[in-house]
Amino acid sequence: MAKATMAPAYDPAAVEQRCYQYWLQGGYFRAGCKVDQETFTIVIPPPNVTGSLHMGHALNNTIQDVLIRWRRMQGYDTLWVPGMDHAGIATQNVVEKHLAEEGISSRDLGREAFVERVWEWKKTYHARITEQLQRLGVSVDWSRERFTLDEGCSRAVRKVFVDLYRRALIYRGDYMINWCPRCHTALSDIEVEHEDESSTLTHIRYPLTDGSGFIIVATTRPESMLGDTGVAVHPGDARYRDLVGRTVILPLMNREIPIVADEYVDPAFGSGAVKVTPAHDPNDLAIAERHNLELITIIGEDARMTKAAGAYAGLDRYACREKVVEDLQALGLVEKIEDYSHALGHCQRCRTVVEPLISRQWFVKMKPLAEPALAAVHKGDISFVPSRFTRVYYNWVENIRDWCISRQLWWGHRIPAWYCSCGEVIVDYAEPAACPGCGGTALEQDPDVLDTWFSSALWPFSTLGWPEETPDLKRYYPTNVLVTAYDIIYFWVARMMFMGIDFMGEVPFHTVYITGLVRDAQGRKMSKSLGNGIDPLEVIAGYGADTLRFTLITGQAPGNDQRFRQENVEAGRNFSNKIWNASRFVLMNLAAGEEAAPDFAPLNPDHLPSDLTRPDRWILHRCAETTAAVTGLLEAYELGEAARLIYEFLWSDFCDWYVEFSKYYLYREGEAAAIELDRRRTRGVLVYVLDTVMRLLHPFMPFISEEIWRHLPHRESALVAAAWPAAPAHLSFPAEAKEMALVQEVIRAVRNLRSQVQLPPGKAAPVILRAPGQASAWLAQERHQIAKLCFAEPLTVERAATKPQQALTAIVSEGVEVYLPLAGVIDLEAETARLQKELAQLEKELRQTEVKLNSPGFLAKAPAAVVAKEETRREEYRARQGKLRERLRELG
RNA sequence: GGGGACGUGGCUCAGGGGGAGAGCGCUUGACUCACAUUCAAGAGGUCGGAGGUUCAAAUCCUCUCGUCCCCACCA
Repeated sequence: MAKATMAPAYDPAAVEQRCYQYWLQGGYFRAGCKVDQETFTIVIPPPNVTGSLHMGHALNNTIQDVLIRWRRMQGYDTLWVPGMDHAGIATQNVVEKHLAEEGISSRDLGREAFVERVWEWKKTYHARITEQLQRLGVSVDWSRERFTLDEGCSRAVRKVFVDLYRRALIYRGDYMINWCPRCHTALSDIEVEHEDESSTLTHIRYPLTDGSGFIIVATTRPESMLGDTGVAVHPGDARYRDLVGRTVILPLMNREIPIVADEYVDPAFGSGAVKVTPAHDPNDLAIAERHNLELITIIGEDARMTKAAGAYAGLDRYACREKVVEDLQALGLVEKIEDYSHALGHCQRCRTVVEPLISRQWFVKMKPLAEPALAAVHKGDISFVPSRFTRVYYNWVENIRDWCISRQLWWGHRIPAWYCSCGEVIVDYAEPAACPGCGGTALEQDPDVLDTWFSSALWPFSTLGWPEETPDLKRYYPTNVLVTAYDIIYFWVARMMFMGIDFMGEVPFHTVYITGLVRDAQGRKMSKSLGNGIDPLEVIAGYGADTLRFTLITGQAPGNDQRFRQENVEAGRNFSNKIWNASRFVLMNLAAGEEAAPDFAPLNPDHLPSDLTRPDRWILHRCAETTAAVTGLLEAYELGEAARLIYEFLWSDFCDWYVEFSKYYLYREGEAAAIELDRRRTRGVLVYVLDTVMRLLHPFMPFISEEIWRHLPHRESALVAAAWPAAPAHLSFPAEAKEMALVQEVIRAVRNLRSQVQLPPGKAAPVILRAPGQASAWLAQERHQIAKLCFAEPLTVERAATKPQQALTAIVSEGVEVYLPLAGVIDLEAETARLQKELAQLEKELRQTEVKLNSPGFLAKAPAAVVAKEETRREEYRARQGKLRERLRELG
């Protein structure tokens, strides 16, 4: 399996497709193979079959994949259920638009033929989305894939509908609903999006019937006056007290309508009198119900005026508005027209202004379903990450209203209700043979379909086989975590909770991880109409799936929006390149010859070699530290932070330092047996660390890590199924970590001094280190590393080395003095100035520390560890101060 | 009218009670045997403003200014 040579650059395109097939063929994504293990389950938020996946999907699925891959490596029996949503209204709209381009109207086509066409569409986009998901690398269990409109899900929908109906939680009736005149269907409240629009407030004079004057009403919808059946004023409004109970003649219609008093009216707004149009405004309807006012429907489902609008019948609502105002003006009944801005409801899918209409629809009674779901969150059975979304959820659920679920569409779950000519309504799981009332067989099924979110609400259990008591349902419900963006908490998350708790008796998931939205580089929402969307597939094609995944994950903080920027993608690409080359370095050094297979096992952490060097112990320490931190961050759903830690460890610690340290042992010359020992040990550490990093990295960047893994010498067959690393306590070497920190500090100091005089790297220069006590021993032991990494030749490390006069100086930790003796090259004045500046800065910090340590409050109340740290800092500063002063004296 | 988020180096953003970080950009130097998709050194911020809590505030609280989002049937 392992190969010695790796291409000089990582080519994602060559690796990814093959790698995904390798995982599929190995059956690694399939759940149920670890029957004795705890389960970890996620159901995918089913993408709509309307089109292709966007960046939000890429983020969302990457997060889920990270969690699933991580838990799988931890040994859980993981199940990630894939599937898609039929997306009723959205898909119907898209297909209709598509057909319209061919000159075909869905009405001409007829229901059956149209639905057939939508299934064809579904087939195409199902394949496309599947391809996209696979390209992204999702480790879903394809054998369990579901579709909201498949047989099982449909059975679940019917079961829930019928059962809720029988419990009187689903009812049918004539109520005011939101109607989209373009989609020609009812909508639920949350499918209506309110947007402020500039409009006008028209003040109209309604003549009193007795001819004694006018009452003025203000409206944003003058055309609706044609359906007015009353005028309302506030009962306490002195201006109108005498008018209550009298009548006005409705202009244009010449209908006599009453003036009523109602608390709803705000006397401070407009004229303080409201025209009442009960059939076209929910508030007016409420007023009408309180005062027994008539309902007159003057706007139809096509947003045109009905016959009841008399002379205006047939006019579009906006054309009618103009005409009504014109006619009123001609009659001298318009008092004034003011500019006015107010919120108008728009159809979520087509942006058309919705029309409130009274219509016969099906509804779900929500309160009884919502209460247990509210309690579940209060009790902590479900928690939101980040927790602030709990309040968003409460806010909606506490004020929940009944849900209009019927849609006048063709694409979706047909409502399981049949009507008999005798008036009987039959709601049942399957089509009834005959009417139980009259025995008639001429039954007609309700032509409407259900809101697409009705089936989505059942997703966590319908996908596991419900209503059958399947083994999957028993084993994997409830699921562990739901990952979704904040924009569908109401549409989906809350409703899943309602249905899950009600029908399963248990919450559908324990954690709801809320993501933000992926925006464009300017912070705008990515949208088709703006044309600013970035296709995830294009990024994958250009940079690889791992780069896309890493970019999205690191750009993300739970619940916060992120901007998708090209620069970040490039940073991700660079990281991929770094990973690849670090691995190449390790692999190249394992092989005995160019084509030979590597024969070095990684170091066994349970049997550490006794000759581990200080750099070895340091990198093992950092590796264990990183492993523990990454695991902790994943447990806290801090995926972005976890990925950043891996990045930092791999790039800064491993590549920038350890790989450089390792070169000394790999390439040094000397006695053969000793060299062989050095090399063997170093290779062991290199492989161990690389191996561990690949495991840590795998959930985030599965392709490149799997590909590198393929080249590593190991026994486990595939990284996807390898064990998540532990951070054993015996790999903790805090002392060596501290000692190496000093070595690094010294190297940095020398490099800094060299750059002061623009010494090019590679050009050797002498370095003298004066170090007290133990520090001197550590540095002496690492002299080869220091010499190599800062081109020190010769390097002197002594407790009391002779101080050179002509030298650049740096004072670092532990009282270590660093000298770069360069007789003749140094501008002593500049050097003195530089040191003085440094001293001034140091003394400033020293004073701050001393102020703290002189404060009785600090000494009495701060934790001992903090005080001790501050004391150490003071000693450190004082030591440096002394040495700097001394050096300045020497320089004169 | 409610609710929430954000305001941190030039840009985009992490972080979050004990002397601030990253990526990109910028300056300087290097084609050093894994990588120029790189390496090394550096400049750059009183963490929006005011007050409070605390021994200690960028971090918690209150107010304030500014940006944005969600919910809401004032015509």
